[in-house]
Amino acid sequence: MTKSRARVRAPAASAATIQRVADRAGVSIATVSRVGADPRSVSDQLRLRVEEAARALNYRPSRAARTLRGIKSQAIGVVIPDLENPFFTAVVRGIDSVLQAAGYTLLLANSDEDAARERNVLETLRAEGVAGIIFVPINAARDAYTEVLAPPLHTVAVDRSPGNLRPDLVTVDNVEGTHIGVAHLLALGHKDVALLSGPSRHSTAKERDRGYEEALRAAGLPLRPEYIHRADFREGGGYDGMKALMALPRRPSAVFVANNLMTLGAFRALHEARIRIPDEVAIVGFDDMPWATSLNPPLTAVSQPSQEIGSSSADLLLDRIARPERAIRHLILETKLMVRASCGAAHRGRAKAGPGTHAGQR
Amino acid sequence: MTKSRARVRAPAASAATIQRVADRAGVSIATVSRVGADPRSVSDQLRLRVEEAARALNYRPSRAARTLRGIKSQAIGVVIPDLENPFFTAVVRGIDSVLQAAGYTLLLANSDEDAARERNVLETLRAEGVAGIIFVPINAARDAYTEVLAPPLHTVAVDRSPGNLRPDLVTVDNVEGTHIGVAHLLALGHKDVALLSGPSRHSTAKERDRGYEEALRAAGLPLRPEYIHRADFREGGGYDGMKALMALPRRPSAVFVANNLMTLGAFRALHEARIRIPDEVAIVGFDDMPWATSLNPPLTAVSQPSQEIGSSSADLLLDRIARPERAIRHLILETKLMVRASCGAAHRGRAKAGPGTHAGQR
DNA sequence: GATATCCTTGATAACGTTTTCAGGGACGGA
DNA sequence: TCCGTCCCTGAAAACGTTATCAAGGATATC
Repeated sequence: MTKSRARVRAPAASAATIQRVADRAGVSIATVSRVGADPRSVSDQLRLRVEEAARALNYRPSRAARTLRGIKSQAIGVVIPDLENPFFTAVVRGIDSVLQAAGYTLLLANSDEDAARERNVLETLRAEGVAGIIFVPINAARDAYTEVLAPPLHTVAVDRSPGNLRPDLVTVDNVEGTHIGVAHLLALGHKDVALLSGPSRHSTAKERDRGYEEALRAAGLPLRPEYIHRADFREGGGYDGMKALMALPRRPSAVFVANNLMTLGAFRALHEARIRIPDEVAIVGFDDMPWATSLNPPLTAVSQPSQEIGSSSADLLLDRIARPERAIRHLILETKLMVRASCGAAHRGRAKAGPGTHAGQR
Repeated sequence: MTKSRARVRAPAASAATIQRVADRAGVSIATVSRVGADPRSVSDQLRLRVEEAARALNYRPSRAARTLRGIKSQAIGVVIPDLENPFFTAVVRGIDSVLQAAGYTLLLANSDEDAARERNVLETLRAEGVAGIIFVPINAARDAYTEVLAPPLHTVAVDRSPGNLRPDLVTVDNVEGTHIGVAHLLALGHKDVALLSGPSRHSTAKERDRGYEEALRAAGLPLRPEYIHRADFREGGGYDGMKALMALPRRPSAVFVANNLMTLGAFRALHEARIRIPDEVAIVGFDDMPWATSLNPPLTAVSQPSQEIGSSSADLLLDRIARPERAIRHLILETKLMVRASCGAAHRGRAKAGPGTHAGQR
């Protein structure tokens, strides 16, 4: 399969170079470069000639050549594991807002919860010469990131803590958030509360497990292993998981679903089976979504400050780029419980909010 | 075995270069390069030494230098106007699936429905040296894209047709889709059907307007200007728009909402005002979403084949990269009406589907 | 009027690759 | 033993920039 035609250089569409501009303007390439860098440093006459030539040729300096000369790109790479998860896109919006204001451009890539793909996109981003990377780690192997994210590159992790690497990190208090959500169900009188959780390799899943266990223990209730169902944090997983839970001999009267997509799947399973929410099963989900009030019934959810998670991580990255020697920071943000109808607390209406935000050094 | 120490190179964090690897392995840079390109062309002894050195130094060739030498990047840029719109993210997933299979990496950027930002991200992507671009045009000025997307770069437009440029294009049959949706409401006996539409600068909004008008005309119904409300294709726009429509002296008995996010907003407005769907107002939306069945009530929607839109556009781009001289193509995909409860057609259940797909040359 | 200073410009060396070209050693055949 | 091949290797050019350096003319100072 031969393909390159190399030889016959078409004079047509090839991109304009600094040399071509210089020729057309009748000056040296140095002068052209100067016009781009500091226009006042060249005489009006030549400057005008150069500008006109550049415009005529639609010239734009080769990024590759500039990178080679050591000029840093104004792009920041962001990697998330699922583009169709509204939580992650909200985080990206938060990142974008501060990057935009700082004059950076955001380049987004999708790791698709797949270690090999993650490695690939990180590699691409680094190769592309971005000024820094914000990513939601897939975790995986112990030495997963040591090479790809090696030092000249600045990195911030979001939402989950990466296996071995210890970069700046922004997460949410998952234990606390889950604890409050489950405790809310217990306070409503439920004794048989199940947990629809995620893959145990994710730190978030493990922490939410812990919040569930703590809440049960605090209420003096037994932990029933069959009440913990593990799925994949996706819509299909929630669907299957809820079906499995509903098929249990001792069917739970309430379920805490550990992630937004799975909550949607769980709803679908329940609607299909015509099981009424919250009368037959009460539901509380982790992670709120904009249309939660339009669901049937409106969803009670532990809300994460997704935009703020994003903007904070961007702040952290920008700060690290500016001052690489700073100590590593771990920022932990608080969640809020949004009480609506799916938990069975018939319209108390107001949200029960945790306090603001606190940061800690690890 | 003495090895030249050349210069006292700072052992610090700076990235490894081919020269450093060559020094460490005691070979020339040409040999190092060859090991990367065609390992069999160098003797086992040297190859092993080079590989060892490269590994030890965590060496990876500078993408910038390779680009300068004319090696094409394996990245494709994709630009969408709203990262939080599930339709666009589904399109991206479709694109990703074929790009992934073809060995490309996808770099995503968000234009945020803003012409200046769009220009900026397109500029960045082009500068970054991507092999091609797939984008959802913001449109705007007449000569918007002529410079940024100039010839050496291959381009495919999706969903909307760009102002002046005529690249390969993948859209949906918006006129037909809207026509069918509105006709469905009319067939259910509604006489006062309003349209919640988008900004008229978008070709999609204009086409959906046309579908609405055609359906009304075909039924011999009058066009009431006050029944066409124009918003911004976002959740807030749908919310405000629906409130405005409900405040009309002659309140419509049905509303066709021209976009998914606005449908969500419309639902929210209706729920807040405790207006019952479909009893008081019937709703049909353009663009389906995965959780449409979990909404209250389940949403009747004109479904676009979003993933296929994405995969087709990626196919088009790959094909154009391979054969730049092909004629420009415009691919038009068909929509399907998914009948659920929000239109008031009490659970007929089955979908009324249009035929497959057809492509045409323009 | 001579010397010092300033300003504008061009030539050129890097930056890190890939690729072409040529050199040299090993090996085979005569 | 000598010559022709073949294989492996290194030197060097090129890619498009930016930054440094030096040159030259104009202007200022005495």
